[in-house]
Amino acid sequence: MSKPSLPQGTRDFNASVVRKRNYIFQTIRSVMESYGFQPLETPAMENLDTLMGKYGDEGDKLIFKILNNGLDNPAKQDSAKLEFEKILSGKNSKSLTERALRYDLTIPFARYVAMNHAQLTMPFKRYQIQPVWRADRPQKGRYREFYQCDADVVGSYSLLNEVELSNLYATVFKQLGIDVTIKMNNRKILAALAEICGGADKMVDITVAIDKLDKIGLDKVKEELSGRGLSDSQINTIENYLLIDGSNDEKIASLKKLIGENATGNKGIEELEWVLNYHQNSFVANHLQADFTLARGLNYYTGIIFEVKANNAQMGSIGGGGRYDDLTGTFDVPNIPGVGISFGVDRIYDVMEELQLFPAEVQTGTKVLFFNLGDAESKVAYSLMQSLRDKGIAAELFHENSKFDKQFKYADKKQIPYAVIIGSKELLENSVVLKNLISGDQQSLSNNELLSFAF
RNA sequence: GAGGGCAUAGCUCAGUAGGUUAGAGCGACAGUUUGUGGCACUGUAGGUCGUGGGUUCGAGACCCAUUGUUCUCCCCA
Repeated sequence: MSKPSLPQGTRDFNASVVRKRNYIFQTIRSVMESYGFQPLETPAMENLDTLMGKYGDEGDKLIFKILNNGLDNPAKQDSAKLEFEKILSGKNSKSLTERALRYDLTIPFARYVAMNHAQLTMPFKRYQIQPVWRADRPQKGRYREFYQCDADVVGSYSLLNEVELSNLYATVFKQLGIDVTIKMNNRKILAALAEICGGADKMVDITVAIDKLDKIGLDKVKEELSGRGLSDSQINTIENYLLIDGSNDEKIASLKKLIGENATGNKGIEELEWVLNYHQNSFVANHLQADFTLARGLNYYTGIIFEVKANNAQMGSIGGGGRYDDLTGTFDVPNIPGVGISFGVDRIYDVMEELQLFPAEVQTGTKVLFFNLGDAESKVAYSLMQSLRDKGIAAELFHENSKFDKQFKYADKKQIPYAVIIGSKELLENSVVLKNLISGDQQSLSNNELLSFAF
């Protein structure tokens, strides 16, 4: 047996990391629950048919496929070989791979809604926190297995959903202690820009280019637009659009001038203003920023789009989302619109680590270590320990009668803050020595006093 | 899908122009006379230098291949 190792792009999480991650998950979960979202979990694997063709050509390649079982059945060997030829020529073969690992949470959710829409109470609000898998080449901050954390409302056109979701973002990050800017734009505004610049068919080219603005800068975006066949005057219009600056009100005023009479554009602006105004007297308003350079790569968005950035950290977006018209059309259930957001848990973790935002109490595991100083002594210790455990206090009894030295070192390494020492003397007196391992102070307590001690 | 870097003890790494028995720190374990830890000191264990070829009198070092890993681009979270 060679050295054990992890599959590429996967990670083990040790106790300390799991505790911190759970802190993030629990914060998000509790806020989502308080907004009336319901949990949903779907299987790690889906039928390949469910996933193929939903993520574009690039995405399809990154789906982890699962090899069918039983291919070594001698009766099937000839057909298996034949089918394998298909795979080699880039096609899929249902008789070789019928299933695949979940690539994101949105398509499984859409599949779920398509299967159950008749039973669901609309609007249906669900949240989902589960791992997804991609056969991507891993690099910094990108893994083959990672968690997504989504909340969606489907079956409603109301902008109140956008208001709630932006509020949800602001609440979660406030609770986590991360100062954020929630950027908002509207795909209708981008659509209007495309119409003004010579045609709705240019919409995808324009949004893909604009989406890169942060990364590559204005000049490169102009180059890219030119490469995609836009004229100088069209690019000039887009440049003017991208340069719009100022407060939210000032930006909207400038945009209105640029958009003019365009109906789609004005609808987009109106929606944006509606959401912004709704938050007017709330703490959310301080975090909301109209940002017309926000595009989002995904093309299924049709209305308001979001992206969240941490203000005090060098980090890309830590959340994003938006409105889409037709979640389940691909599963032959039309007319179910929705709006959703997602949290980038790994990045949130990195930001919180960088800014040291994890509360210290997230780390504590065992609170009390009972020393083991012999059979009779440890029996008393064991029963006292169980009483503490019943009260919800995490406690351990050292596994064998060892020297003090060893038992102290164990407590030290596990960062256990209290030691309870019961030796022959204490055994006779029905008492214990309780030692605070951080301060070094110790006191003698009766057994009953120990049980009512405030750890 | 395209292109770089790295691979030596459990971990982090050093190994100078190829030259005897491959090193350090941390960690682990044991001890410094068994009821008070973190420190310090002493000692012990642990490596066929990722794998397979090649060059050479001689390879951890140079060349080729292979596997793993990491980073960048594409794309995305």
